[in-house]
Amino acid sequence: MPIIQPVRGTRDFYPEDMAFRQWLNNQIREASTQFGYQEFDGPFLERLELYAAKSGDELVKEQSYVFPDRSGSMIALRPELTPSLARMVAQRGKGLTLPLRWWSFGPFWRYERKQKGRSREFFQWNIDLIGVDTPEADAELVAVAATLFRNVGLTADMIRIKVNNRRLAEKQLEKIGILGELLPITFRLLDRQDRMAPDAWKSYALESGFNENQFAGLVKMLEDLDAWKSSPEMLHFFNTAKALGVDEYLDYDPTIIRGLDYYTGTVYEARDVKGNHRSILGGGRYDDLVSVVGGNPIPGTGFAMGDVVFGLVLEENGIKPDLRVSPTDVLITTFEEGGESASIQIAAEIRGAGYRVEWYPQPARLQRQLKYADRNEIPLVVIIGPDEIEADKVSLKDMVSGEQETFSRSDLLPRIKKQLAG
RNA sequence: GCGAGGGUAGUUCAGUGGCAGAACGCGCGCCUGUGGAGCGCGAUGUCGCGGGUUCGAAUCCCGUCCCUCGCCCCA
Repeated sequence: MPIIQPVRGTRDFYPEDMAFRQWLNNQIREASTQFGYQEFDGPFLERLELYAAKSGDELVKEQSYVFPDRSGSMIALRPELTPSLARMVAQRGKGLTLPLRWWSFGPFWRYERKQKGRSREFFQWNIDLIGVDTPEADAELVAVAATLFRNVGLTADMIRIKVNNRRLAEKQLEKIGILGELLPITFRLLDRQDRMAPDAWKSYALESGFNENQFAGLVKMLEDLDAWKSSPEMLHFFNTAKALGVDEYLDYDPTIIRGLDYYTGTVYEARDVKGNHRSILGGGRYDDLVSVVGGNPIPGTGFAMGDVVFGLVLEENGIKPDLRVSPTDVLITTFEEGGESASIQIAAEIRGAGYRVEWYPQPARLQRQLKYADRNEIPLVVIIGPDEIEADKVSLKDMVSGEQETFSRSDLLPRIKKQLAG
């Protein structure tokens, strides 16, 4: 019988993959809670209308998993968290004590073609600060991201957070006569600038409705890497980032705009410096979102980071952690001739003292049992075979040093305690 | 939705008309109760699936399914 195919774009988490996911979850929890953020989560299923509100046409119409439930309502597997967050905030309304610092790590789905760093089912870290409209709040979020990077060993020469501001960009564009209907086209154009050859980019601009003057103005605007200094908002942002000690990770980049429609102010994206430059994390300020889902207007700022690209970046930089899969502290060997009950008893005794203990679940040659312990990186093995049982003794082998000692069975627990304490 | 490359052992892949292979992994032995390193031996396959051409097909042709990469979009 052939193996039934998994659903396209889903991922299997074998123990080694699960170990990484759990490690990442722990790192994210650590960085988030260092800044006082509280963990929350939304449902995995939402009504489609929730996303229709503001997520952007592409994400809703092309990339959501949508299906009717038994009552005929159109349901989406959540493609992002921010609309659920906005809904949750709007529902509680004035019952909430602002500001809110909330974070989450969970699964999301997008119906798109699988490729490197992109699957249809992925995990995402979301973190938001709701109820504050200052650039200092934006800077804090960036600092949380930088803290995670630092904690896992991603330095500023491996990864950068590129920052821009939509209000600043709109003001700059207005000066060179780009406004109204040309604005979304320009945002799309800016977004593609680093992915296209200069000539192709120019033809694309002219085809999109730019005239030569506007294009020349745009090129000139992009060359001005000090433009942020004309924006009080950006000045505050960068000053705060410096005070938070994370400015080494930050660059002003006038081409960063972000695709989602709900961003209003500061926007940013983290990218790896040498690799494929795929976006690792993206976010910014959204001051109208809560009102869009029907609540009173509350400002917010936050970002999302996917697990897949993050893992790839760690790997490419040679800093993906080598994680142990087995939780076991001690393996108890098992031999025939009535030895099984002795093994099980010893396992229970050591487990009762608070250690993680497994017994080899069937009689087998010692060679095989030691190999099993070796492959699973189990640090201690208790050998209890016919020789030991007859003499009322046990042997304890340290798998790291290779040293082994035989002693009275009543000494076993203290010896294990001593070994595992070191 | 568009474009490119693939599918052969558990894994990564070589084989482009004539006996289905290598490396790693796995098993066994050297070592009768001692893992990792070394050496030796060994097992493992619907060559994605269906059809066609041929004396003969993993190899050529047609169809089909699946995977990967890129574009689009985005975490």
